[in-house]
Amino acid sequence: MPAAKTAAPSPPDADSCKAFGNILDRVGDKWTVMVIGGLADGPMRFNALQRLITGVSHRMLTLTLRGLERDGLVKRTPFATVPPRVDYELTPLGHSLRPALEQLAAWVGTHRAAVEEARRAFDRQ
Amino acid sequence: MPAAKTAAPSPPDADSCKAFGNILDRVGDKWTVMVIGGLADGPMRFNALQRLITGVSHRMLTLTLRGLERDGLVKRTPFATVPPRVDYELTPLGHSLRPALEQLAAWVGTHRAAVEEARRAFDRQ
DNA sequence: CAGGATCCATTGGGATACTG
DNA sequence: CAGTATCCCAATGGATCCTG
Repeated sequence: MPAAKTAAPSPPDADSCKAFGNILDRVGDKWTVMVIGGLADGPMRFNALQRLITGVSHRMLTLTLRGLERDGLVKRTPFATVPPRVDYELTPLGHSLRPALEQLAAWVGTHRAAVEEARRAFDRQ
Repeated sequence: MPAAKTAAPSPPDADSCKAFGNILDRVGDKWTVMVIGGLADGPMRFNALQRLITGVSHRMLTLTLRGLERDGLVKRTPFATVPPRVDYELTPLGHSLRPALEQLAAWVGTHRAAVEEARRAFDRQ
């Protein structure tokens, strides 16, 4: 997704398009959505998240959380105990994203069957 | 986030989680979002779309449109003219997805600066 | 013009092992 | 427990050439 170096053509959105895709790549990422969903109701520890999110690997969860932290959507709080413990929670910015994601989730819930049916129909021929 | 509601580790979401991620992978994909945005106001031809969506390659646009067609979100209409012409347009199902995507787009518009600032702050240390 | 098909570099992401 | 590092294969996606 390293966006194009396309010479700047005229359209006014050439560059907002890039910025847009940039943010969207983070925000629309599968694990990102899952993590934000998981943190919706409050802080969670790393392992709790991993157990909650079926199928995420240790590595991917780490990377996803790093990305979210970098983007200011998630706050990381390490405790100096032993064994170590780290809590993750949504920042206000992270919370502000929830309605949009929930609407998306609702759409999937409502139309998932239709999509799956369309796929079957399409594949049948 | 299968159940996105409660952090309660309810067991039975292993598989809805997968289905969910499945649809989300299509729907949250960068080019998919762009294409739906491009088709929001009516049918468009292949090349028009490619010109509109900065940075998409011929191949990726083809694949994205195929995927959307398969999922029943986009309707493909070939004309038997020469040179050939193909129109793409959103189906009702495709249109039903717009509000959700527009809300996401609105979020990006509103918070893009904040995210970029967060990134700079994070990278600075 | 639309869209296969092929080639190929790059990346993503799982598995595993190690550290504080 | 949380996080890092390494290995390594599979998928991704751009470039290019070919067809109706």
